[in-house]
Amino acid sequence: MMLASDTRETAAADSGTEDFGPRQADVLEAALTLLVEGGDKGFTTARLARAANCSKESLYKWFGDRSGLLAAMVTYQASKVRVAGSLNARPSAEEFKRQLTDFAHDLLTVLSGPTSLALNRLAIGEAGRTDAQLGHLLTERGRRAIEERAKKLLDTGKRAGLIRFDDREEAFATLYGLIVGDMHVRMLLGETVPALAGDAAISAQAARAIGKFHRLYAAGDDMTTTA
Amino acid sequence: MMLASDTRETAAADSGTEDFGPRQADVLEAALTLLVEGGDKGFTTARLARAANCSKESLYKWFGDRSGLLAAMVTYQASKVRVAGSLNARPSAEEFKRQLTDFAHDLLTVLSGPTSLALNRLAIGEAGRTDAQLGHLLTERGRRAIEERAKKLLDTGKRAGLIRFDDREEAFATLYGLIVGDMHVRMLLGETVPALAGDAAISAQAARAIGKFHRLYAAGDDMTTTA
DNA sequence: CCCGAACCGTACCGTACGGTACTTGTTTGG
DNA sequence: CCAAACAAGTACCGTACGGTACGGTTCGGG
Repeated sequence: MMLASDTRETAAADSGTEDFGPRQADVLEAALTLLVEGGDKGFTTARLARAANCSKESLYKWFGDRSGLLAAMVTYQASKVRVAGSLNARPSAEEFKRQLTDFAHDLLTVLSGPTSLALNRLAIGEAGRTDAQLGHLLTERGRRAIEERAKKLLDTGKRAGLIRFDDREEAFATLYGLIVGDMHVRMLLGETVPALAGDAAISAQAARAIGKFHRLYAAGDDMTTTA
Repeated sequence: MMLASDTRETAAADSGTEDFGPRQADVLEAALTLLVEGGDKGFTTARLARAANCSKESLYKWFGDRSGLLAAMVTYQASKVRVAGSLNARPSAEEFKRQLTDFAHDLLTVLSGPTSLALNRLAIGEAGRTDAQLGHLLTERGRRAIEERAKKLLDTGKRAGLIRFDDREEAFATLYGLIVGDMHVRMLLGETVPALAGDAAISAQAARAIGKFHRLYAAGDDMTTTA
């Protein structure tokens, strides 16, 4: 129910950052819960009003519109998953690999989370019409953070002489592809992916992916250490 | 719900053999067109009836239900993309690489096609509720073919001594991840992915992915050719 | 003590959808 | 040539949604 009222000041990162009073946060929390267990079909203003103990009129006063409400849900959820990886400017090889593996683990955990899946389903469903305003918002708010973290990680590895690449974009794309593969789409389609069932499986998948990435991008020739 | 036991005497109940008389095929074609340019929002029985010059009653008689109609659309579309790669039992290294690249090219072309995107969006939107019957159908009808072709390809390469792997599933997953990455989800979200804009870009992406795959799975030690 | 703002609960409106029923051609086979 | 089947077109029904309006209630400030 309540995550203790956020005393966040200076949350300003780049753009947007409306901080949603505590009442609105509660409503958005209820909205996400409703969306997770009902899909966009089960998510309606009347139901949300009942679930959040507020009136529909207030919903429209606060968020203006249904799409405004959805947008608010996206930014609200994105503001919750702000993760910060501990960075070491000059990591050892093992340390770096560990950081990469942690990144992969976090990425898989986030992507397989029910809230992420529900929001992505919603945005994808809406992407057919209205030119994907919500999809853009989702990629902007959700993916950007991940991409930033990964690229910082890659730069660190390159500076430390541990990995080698020319195109950082391409390296990131490869890393992402190796970690996630088609599992994201399969989960979005409702399948249960065995490689992501439980934390142990996720860790195994992360380790496998990072092993391959290392064999592709390692600066040295220690690629014989494959499991 | 029920598949009606009505006058339908064709035994196409279970799997495969979707013959769909020519009239039904036309209707399904119109349905796909409508879905592509309207999304699931713009796709309604009344609109389809008007677009296909048929009556709603006929729609319900032929497909039983809205979900039945959607399922028919999926299987119909799947029956159209039946691709057959020319297989060579004992290809040379270059020939094999070419086959892999062709596969990657075809995969990217199919995934970025508007019909595929629309159907995937539909199934994903429906996956929130109703336990993803349509999603399963889509993976079964659509992905299976691709997976079969790829695995046959991998086996061929292994038999020819060109690539080496223990787990075929894992090798396929890696191949898929290297080719597609997160571009599928991004397209589903409505983004325009530059790496897939036009056939030349797709070919370049395919070649890049297969290059990496080869560096990971080549049987020889020619992996020193890193760029 | 009162006033006004905020807000909950509910009722309401227009619309649009899925699904059904009926009427009117049009085919088809005996 | 006729009757039975089939299908187009339309009208219709129940429902459910997005969005709005209204009465009652709380709460903080003057």
